[in-house]
Amino acid sequence: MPKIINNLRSKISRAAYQLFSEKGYSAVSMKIVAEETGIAVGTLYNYYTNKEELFIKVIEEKIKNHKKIFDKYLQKEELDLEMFITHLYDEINKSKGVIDEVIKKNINSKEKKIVTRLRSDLLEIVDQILIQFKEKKGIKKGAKAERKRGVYALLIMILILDRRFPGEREKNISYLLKMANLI
Amino acid sequence: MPKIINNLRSKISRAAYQLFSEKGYSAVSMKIVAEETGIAVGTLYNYYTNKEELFIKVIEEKIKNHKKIFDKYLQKEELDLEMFITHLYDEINKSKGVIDEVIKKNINSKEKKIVTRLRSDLLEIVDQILIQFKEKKGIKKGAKAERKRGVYALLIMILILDRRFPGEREKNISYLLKMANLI
Amino acid sequence: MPKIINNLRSKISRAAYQLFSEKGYSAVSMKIVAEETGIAVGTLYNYYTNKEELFIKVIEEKIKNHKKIFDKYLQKEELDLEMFITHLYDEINKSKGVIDEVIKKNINSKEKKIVTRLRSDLLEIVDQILIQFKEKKGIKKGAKAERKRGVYALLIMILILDRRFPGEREKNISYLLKMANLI
Amino acid sequence: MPKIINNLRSKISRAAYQLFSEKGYSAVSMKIVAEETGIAVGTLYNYYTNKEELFIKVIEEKIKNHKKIFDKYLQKEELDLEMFITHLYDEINKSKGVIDEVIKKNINSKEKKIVTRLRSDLLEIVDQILIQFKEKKGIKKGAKAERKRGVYALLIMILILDRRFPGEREKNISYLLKMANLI
DNA sequence: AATGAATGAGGCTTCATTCAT
DNA sequence: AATGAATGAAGCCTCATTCAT
Repeated sequence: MPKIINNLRSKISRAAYQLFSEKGYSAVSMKIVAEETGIAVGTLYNYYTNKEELFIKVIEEKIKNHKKIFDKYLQKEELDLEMFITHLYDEINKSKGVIDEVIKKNINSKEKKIVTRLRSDLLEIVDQILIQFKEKKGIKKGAKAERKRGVYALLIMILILDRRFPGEREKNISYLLKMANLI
Repeated sequence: MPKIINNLRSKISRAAYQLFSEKGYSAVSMKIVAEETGIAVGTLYNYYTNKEELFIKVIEEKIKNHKKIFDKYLQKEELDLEMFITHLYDEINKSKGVIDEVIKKNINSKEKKIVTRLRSDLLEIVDQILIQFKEKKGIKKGAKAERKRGVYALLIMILILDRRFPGEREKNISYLLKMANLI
Repeated sequence: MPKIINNLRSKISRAAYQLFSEKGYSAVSMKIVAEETGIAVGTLYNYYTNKEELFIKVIEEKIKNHKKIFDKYLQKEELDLEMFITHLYDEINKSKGVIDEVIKKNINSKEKKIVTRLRSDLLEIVDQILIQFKEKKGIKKGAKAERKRGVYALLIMILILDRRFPGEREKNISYLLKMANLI
Repeated sequence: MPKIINNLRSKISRAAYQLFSEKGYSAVSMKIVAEETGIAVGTLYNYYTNKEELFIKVIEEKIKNHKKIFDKYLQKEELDLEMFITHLYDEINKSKGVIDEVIKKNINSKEKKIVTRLRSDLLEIVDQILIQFKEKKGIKKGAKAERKRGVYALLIMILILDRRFPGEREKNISYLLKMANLI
C-alpha cells in the first residue's frame, strides 16, 4: 500500500545525516534510517544504491553546502576574521558527526577519493579566504604546505572543540582565532 | 585439549589493542582477537565479559601507561618543551586507532564515564607538565579552563596531524609546538 | 503520463520469452521484463496476474507455436526424416531456455498441469509425424508407450545436445537421426 | 546453547543434496537447509563458506562417488552391458536433481570449471567401460568425439527418463540399452 | 581453565506486488 | 490504461555469545 511522498530524497538525506552524525557509520542500520524517515527499508534503495552510497552522498551534499556558503566570503569587501571564524564554527558544527567519519578510514578507496576531493575543496576555500585577509592586513602569507596544515587543523579543531566543550561556543571561537593566527 | 597459558590477560590485551588500533572497534571481531592471541574464542570470555569490556580495558591500560610515562617528566629538573612534545607525539601515535574510538561515542554511557575519567587523567598530567615548564620560564599560567582546552586540542591534534600528514613528523611537531605555546 | 500501446500483450510476451530463455525463471525480474518491453512494472500486472502466470503463458504460446509449425508436416505428401529432424532441431532450439524451466519442477502443481498438457500436445504431434513416416516406409510402428518415450527422449536431446555441443549442429542432428530411428 | 553434533558435515550434505535435488539451486534457502539438517543457519557457515560452495561440494561428492563405483567395472573380467546400464541407471538416479543443476548454467565461471571437470571425469569412465565392452565383443570403437556425444546423451537420458517415467524402470533401461548400442 | 562448534539475532539487499496519481 | 514509487517479506551472511566437552 504505497503512498507518494514528496521530497523523499531530501527527507532520507536529513534523517541519515542526523543518524550518521550521532552514531557513526557502522552503528547506523538501514532499518533505523528507514524508520527515522518514516518509510520502508526497500524504499531507501530506490534512492541510494546501498548504505555506502547513502553515506557518501550525505557527506557530499554537506560539504558542497559549506563550500557554497564560504565562497561568498571571497567576494566580500570587508573581512573580519573573528566574524569569519564564528561563521565557520557555526556552519561546520551543523554537520559535525558526519565529518568525523570522513576523518576515519573505514570507507573503501573509491569512495575515499570522492571524500578526499570534497575535503580539499573546502580546505582550499578557507585557505583563500585567510590569504585574502592577510593581504588586507599586509601580513606575508606562509608556505602553501604549512598553510594547508594550519587550515586543516583549524577545521578539525572546530569540530572537536564543539563536541568536547559544547556549552562554550565563545571560548572555543576565541581559541580558534588564536589558531587561525598561527597559519 | 586445553593448554595452560601464562599472562593470557596481557597477551589478549596486546593483541586486541593492536587490532583495535588498526581497524577500529566494529571492524574487529572476537574471532580475530582470539586468533591473533593464539587462543580459542571461548577463552576470551574467561577474561573479559564481552567485547565492549575488552575494548574499554584495553584503552584503560594504554592510558594508564601514557600517564606513567609522562609522570616521569614531572620529576625532571630540566624540561625541554620541544623534546617533551616530540615524546608526546610519538607515544600517543602508538595508540592512535584506539583513541579514535574514544573520541567517537558509540560506547554506551557506563563505559563512556570510565573513558572520560581516563582521558581527564592524561590531560591533567600534560597540563601539569606544561605549567611546570612555564613556571621555569617565568611565564604566567592561564586560567585552568583555558589550559584544559589547549591541552585537549594539543593531544587531539597530535593524532590528527600524524594521520593526515604521516610522512611529515618534524613539521607536525613544529606546528604542535606553536599550539603548545598558545596554552 | 500514460501512453497507449498497441499489442502490448504480445510485446511483453516476446520480451519475457527472450529473457526467460537467456537467464531462466528466477534470474529474470519483473523490472527487467518491463524495461525490455519498454513499459512500467505496474503495467505488466494489467496483463498478467503475477510472474508465474507470465511465465506459463509465455511457454503456452511458444509450444502452441511449435505445434502449429509441425502440424504442417502432417499434410505433406513427401516426408524426409532428416529434413524434419533438422527443422525440429532448429525450431526447438529457438526456445531452449524456457524449456529448461519446464523440465525443472519449481512451478507449483496447478501450473505444472498446464505445462504437462502443452508438452503432451507437442509430443503427440511429433509422434504422429514419425508414424506417418514409418507407414510410408512400410515400417511397423511400435507400442504407443514406447514411442512416447522415444519421442520425448528425442525432443529433450535436441535441447541438450545443442547446449552441450553448440558448434556441432550437423553432428548433433546426425546423432538425433539415429535416435529417431530407434523409435 | 550449543550442542555438539556428530558428522554434521555429512548430515548437512545429505540434507542439502536432497533439497537441491527436489527444488533446484535457487529454490533452496539456507534456512531450509538448516532446518532440514536440524541446526541453526549460522552453523552451515562453519562448514561451507556460502550457498554456492555448499552446492558445489555436494555435487563434487556425488560425482566422485559415482566415479568410484564405476571404476570397479574397469577391473572386471566379465562385463554384461545390461547389468552395467542397470547399475548406471540406479546410481545416477540417486542424485538426479543435483545433476540437473550442473546442466544448467546459473553457476559462475569459477565453479562451473570444477563442475565441468567432474562431469568430464564421469563421462571418461563410462566411455572406457563401454570401449572395453566393445573390444570384448570384437566391435570397432567409433571416433572419440562421437563416443563423447553418445555417452553424454546416455547419462543425461538416464536422468530424464527416470524423472519423466518414474515407474517404468525396466522399460527405461531397455531404451537406454538401445541408446548405448548407438555409441 | 581452555576449547571451538553451535546458536540466532540482526544487518544488508532484492524483488514481486500494490495502488495513488 | 499506464505509471513507478512504496512496500515488506525473505534471502544471504556475520558475529557476539554460550556451553558441553
